[in-house]
Amino acid sequence: MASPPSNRKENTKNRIIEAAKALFAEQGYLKTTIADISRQAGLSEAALYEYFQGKEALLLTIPDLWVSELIKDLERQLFGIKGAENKLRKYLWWYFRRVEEAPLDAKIVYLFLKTNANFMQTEVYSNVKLLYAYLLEIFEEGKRTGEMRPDLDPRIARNIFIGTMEHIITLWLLRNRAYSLFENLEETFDLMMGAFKRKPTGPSRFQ
Amino acid sequence: MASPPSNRKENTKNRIIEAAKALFAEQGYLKTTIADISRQAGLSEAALYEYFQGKEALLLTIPDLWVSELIKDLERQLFGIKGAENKLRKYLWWYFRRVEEAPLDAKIVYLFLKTNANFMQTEVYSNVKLLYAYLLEIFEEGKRTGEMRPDLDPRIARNIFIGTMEHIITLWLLRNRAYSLFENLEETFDLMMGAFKRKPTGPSRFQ
DNA sequence: GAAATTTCTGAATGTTATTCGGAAATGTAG
DNA sequence: CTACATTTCCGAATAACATTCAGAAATTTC
Repeated sequence: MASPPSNRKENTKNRIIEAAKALFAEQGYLKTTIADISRQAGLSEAALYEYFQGKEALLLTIPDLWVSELIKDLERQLFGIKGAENKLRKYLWWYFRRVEEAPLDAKIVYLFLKTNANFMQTEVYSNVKLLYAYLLEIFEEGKRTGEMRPDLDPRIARNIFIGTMEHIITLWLLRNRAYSLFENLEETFDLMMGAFKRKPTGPSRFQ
Repeated sequence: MASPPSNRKENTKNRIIEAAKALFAEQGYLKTTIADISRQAGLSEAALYEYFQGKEALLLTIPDLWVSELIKDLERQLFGIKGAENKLRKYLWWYFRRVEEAPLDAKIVYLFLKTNANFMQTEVYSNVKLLYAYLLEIFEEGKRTGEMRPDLDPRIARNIFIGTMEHIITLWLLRNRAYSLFENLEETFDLMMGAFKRKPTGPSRFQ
């Protein structure tokens, strides 16, 4: 019963998800009908309800899968990287690359999810929190090792970091990804780091 | 015909807007029905269509009014303030205060608007752009006067500034405004400014 | 106070999401 | 291969909405 998740079933489910993802991302949640999705997936509207509880559950499934995957990947990516700044850099480049590779998922997460009245209660949200909690740890490490300013508040630094990230991504999505997400990324990163890093006490001053 | 916008009509229109604002902000756009809105406003569903083309037009009217008002106020607020840092500080505090005063409008702008497939084509969007264009000018002024780093890219600085602002506001809205928006604002501002401002060349170095 | 205009309403209409009853397809066991 | 059980599917209801329509009530105009 639980063991072999019959390939047939899995396949159909995936077809539905892919169809929904494309349509939601293209026309928005409201303008996409169940009829649209089931037609694109090649089955009847009624059949779709064998796989998902309803339209909203279907919407939530998409980012749920994506973010779960991200969580699994994140630790692996950061493993073995030394230093808070290097970790932050890796985090940013890694995340942007994942967004560029899965723009439909990103669009649903960034443009449609927050709309949802009970977004805060979803599985997705708690996974997003995990993704962001990692940043807190990195800033704390940076303070401990002296790489970051001793008076840095990790939550504030995280707000700046995430806020900037999300803003760049949202703009890019709203503008239909007409340019590369990585444009000016180096400069943006350096500018933020300038705020976080400990000021090098010039060799001669203060001693 | 165009001159006296009969008070009766204006009043009803406002009642509808207030009802819609409260309901959208509380239950979200999807779960709010025209029946809900018209009941709360004290008229029939059909009558509502005398005032608005439809549900979506009604949604867009709300931020449209709010953002237009902000635009009108912004210049007045910044008038007479000297220096880029002082202007940025005023901008941030002014904007947060306006958000705190009109959290329902803010919620609609931040959580429901971007969902809209043709948000980019709306009046609201071009007004939001105006609001943000102001920041560019301020950063440019800062560079000219030497208050900001000479190598600062104003668009990047603006991304960081707006991204941080929007992130703090969005979190606050999603958490039902359970705390003050101004918590840690001073520290956040200072941290960002640290990135933007020109490094003070210590009195003795370089001469 | 009658005619014109504005503002309103109850009853259609049309679109969608969702459910229901059972048919077709697939799998299982003898 | 055949009978039976299970899975997967569909066409036809049902129900919840947004929106429109035809005309009634209220208000304004002259």
